[in-house]
Amino acid sequence: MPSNISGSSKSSPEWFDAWRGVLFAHGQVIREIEKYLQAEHQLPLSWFDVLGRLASAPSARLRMSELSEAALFTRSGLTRLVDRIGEAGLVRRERIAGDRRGVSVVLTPAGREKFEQAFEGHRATVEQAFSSKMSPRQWRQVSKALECFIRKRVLTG
Amino acid sequence: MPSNISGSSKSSPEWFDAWRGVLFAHGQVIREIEKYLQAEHQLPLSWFDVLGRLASAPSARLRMSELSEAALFTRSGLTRLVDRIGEAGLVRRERIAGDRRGVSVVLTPAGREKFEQAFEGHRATVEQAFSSKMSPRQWRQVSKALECFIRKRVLTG
DNA sequence: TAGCAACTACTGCTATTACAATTACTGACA
DNA sequence: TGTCAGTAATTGTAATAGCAGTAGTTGCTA
Repeated sequence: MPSNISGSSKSSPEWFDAWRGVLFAHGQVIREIEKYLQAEHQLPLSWFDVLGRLASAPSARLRMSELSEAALFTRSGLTRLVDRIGEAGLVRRERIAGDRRGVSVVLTPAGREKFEQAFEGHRATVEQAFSSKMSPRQWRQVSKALECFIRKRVLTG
Repeated sequence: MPSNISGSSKSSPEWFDAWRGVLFAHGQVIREIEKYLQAEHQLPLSWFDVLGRLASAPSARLRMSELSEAALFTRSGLTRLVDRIGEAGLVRRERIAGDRRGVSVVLTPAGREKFEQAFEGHRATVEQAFSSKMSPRQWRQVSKALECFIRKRVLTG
C-alpha cells in the first residue's frame, strides 16, 4: 500500500523493500489461491481457512474464540461465517460440557473431506505461484527470517 | 490459511514455511497499520492506499483502470471507493481530453496533505511492527528473495 | 460511414464484514 | 445467597465488497 510496489524504490529505506515484497507477494499469491479454490472447489478462502484450522486442531474442534484468534482474516463476523459453513454441512456446533457460554465448532466428515480434496490443489497453487519463483536457498532464507519475526512477535506482542 | 501457522511444521515441505511466514507477517503487520491509520488519522487502509498511489503518480493523477491495477486490494468497488474519498475532498474526478470514456482521479491538495501526515506514522508503524523484529541481514535477504519473485511474476504472469 | 467488437466506468443487487450493543453464563467475593 | 465484574458468543445495523449487467465511447473494417 505504499507509494510504489515493484517499482523504483528511490529514497525508501532498505527494510521498506522487504515489507513491500511481503505485501506484493502476499497479494499475488492470495489472489491465485482464491481463484483456484473458487473455481475448482467452490470454496471461499475464508471457508478453507476455517476448515484448515479445525482439521489440524486436536479432535478437529475449536471454540469460537480460539478459531477467531487463529484465523488470519475476518476475526469479526465469525459467528455468521460459521453459520454459513454449517449450513453447507461442513461443520457443526456443539455445546461444551461445563461451560454453557461457549460452543465448539467441530469438523464434520464432509468438512474434512472437502478440506482434503482442496488442500492438495492449494498446495500446488502455492508451489507454482510462489516457491517456484525462488531458489531453495531463497525460500530457506525467507522462512528463517520470518520465523524469527514470528517468534519475537508472539513473545512481545 | 494453511493448517498451522507459527506452529509445528511437521511434514510440510520447506517452501511452505516460507509462504506461511509471508502469510503470518502480512496479517500481523497489516492489522497494526490499519489500527494506526484509523486511530490517528481516521483513514481506512484502502483510502491510504489510493492516496499513496496517486501521490507517487506523475502529476498526481491516474485513470480508474490504472488505479485498479495498482491497488493491492479491492479491485472491484473502486468506483464507489473513489466516490467516498471524493466526498471527503481528498480526491477529485476529471474528464480526460480525447477519451470521453475514461476519467482521471486527481489528488487534491487536501488529499496530499492527509497522505503526507499519515505517511510518516505509517512508516514508523511498519518499522516497529516488522523490520525491528529482524536483523538488517535478514530483511536484506527477504527483500532480495521477494524482489526476485516479483520480477519473475511480472514477466511470466 | 455504418456496423461491430473492445474498452471504460458505472449501476443494481446481493453477500459479507465491521461495530456496537445484547444475551447468557461463570466465578469470585461480600 | 445475591451482586457484580468478566467472558463467550450472538444479534441488529450500517458500511463495504463482489459480481453481473449496462451505457456511453472508441477504433477498426468493410
